[in-house]
Amino acid sequence: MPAVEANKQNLDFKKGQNIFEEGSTVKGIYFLFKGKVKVHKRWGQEKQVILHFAKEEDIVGYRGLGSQKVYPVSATALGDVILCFIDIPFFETTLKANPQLAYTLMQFYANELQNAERRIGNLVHLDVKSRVAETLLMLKRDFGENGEGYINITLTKQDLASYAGTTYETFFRMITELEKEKIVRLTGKDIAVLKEKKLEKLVE
Amino acid sequence: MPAVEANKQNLDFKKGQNIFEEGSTVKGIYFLFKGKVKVHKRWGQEKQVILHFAKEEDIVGYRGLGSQKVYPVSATALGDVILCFIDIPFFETTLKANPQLAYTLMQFYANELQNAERRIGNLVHLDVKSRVAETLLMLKRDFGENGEGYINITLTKQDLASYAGTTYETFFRMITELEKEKIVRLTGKDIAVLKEKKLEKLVE
DNA sequence: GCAAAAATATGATATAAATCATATTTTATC
DNA sequence: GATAAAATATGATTTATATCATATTTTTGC
Repeated sequence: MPAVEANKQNLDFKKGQNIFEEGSTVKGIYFLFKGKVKVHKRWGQEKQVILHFAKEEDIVGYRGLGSQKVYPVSATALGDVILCFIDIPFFETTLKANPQLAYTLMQFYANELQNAERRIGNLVHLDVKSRVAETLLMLKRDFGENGEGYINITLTKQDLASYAGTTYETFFRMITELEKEKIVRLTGKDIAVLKEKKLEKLVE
Repeated sequence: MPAVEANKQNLDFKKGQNIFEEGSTVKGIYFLFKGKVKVHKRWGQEKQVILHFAKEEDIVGYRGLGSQKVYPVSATALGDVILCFIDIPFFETTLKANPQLAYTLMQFYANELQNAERRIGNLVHLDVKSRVAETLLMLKRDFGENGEGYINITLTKQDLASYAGTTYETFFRMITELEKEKIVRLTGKDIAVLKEKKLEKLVE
């Protein structure tokens, strides 16, 4: 945090704006002060996968810190966003001056790798309905819910589908089923998880 | 490497033996001196996904270095294996004494995360035949080929299928197709890539 | 506030790949 | 070296999910 303070260089983005683009050169990482961001990867011309939804106090851009300094993903603002840019030299210096931070960061990457590989397993072994369940549980866990029980993030069904690894149509059918079974409630773009246990059972 | 030398504590494993088990407590990481290892994750009772094939001079066990000190995967020897165990306290000390190493390790994790997330995209958007192609290209790249052009690793079709994220039967059909198209040659468990370009085209 | 674009909704159809079934061959074990 | 177990091989059947098609509603930009 002191590092972030010292290197304040705030940036503003509006809904839909691109924060960084897959394939472009990595110049640093971003600390998200305000708003939500989707991190996604293109496949061919029109297909994509959403890999992560980031919220306040999250870091974005760390996927680009591999040996090749090229972003493997894009980041797009889901609403108005304020973030702080930290360039690589500064980040590297901070990290080298602070071995404890470096070790914590390594643990963070190890956790991310575990998550990604758990998702690989889910894609291989779970059906779409279960992956929809998994998606909703993740969103509830990461973003929490408001007073009325709705998850604190507004996403299009297309984005939800792109995270679950399916098409819009199939996602829609599955979440409609969950609604009929009174496991979730849908009000426009808002989603409330009514029976978390049942979602967990789907995922196993 | 000096760290590894200093902490020599060699371990031997025979084919099929478990090096560490998913769910058990992480006590350190392993440096692979000799042999090949598969890193895999269980799904339910009988299903699994293979996440990585490690070879000489690779590290295994680093997936367990997250905040929760529990292995998210198992590692199994694919033949006779010799490895060196490095316990966490020693590893942590070395890392904190050596900021350059810590930064390199971070890059290593970032690369691994990129790989894992590329695989997520492949599972969502590529058909099985293309994923089989991707699997063969990865094996050729990581393990190289011998004088006769065969890839330097011997795996069962079931293990190959578990890496490609499909069933044995479908894997078999797909690799048989590739053989009929003279893109690969199969001789028992040995696989030779005859037309790398064609495999690459399948993956895009 | 209006036109255009994007998102939602849902039915019909096609198809890739899993599952099931079973025979044969190879490998491992006592 | 015999017997059990694992791996290979392949056909038939089922099923989940993508694709296509189209109408409606909501959101966005000027």
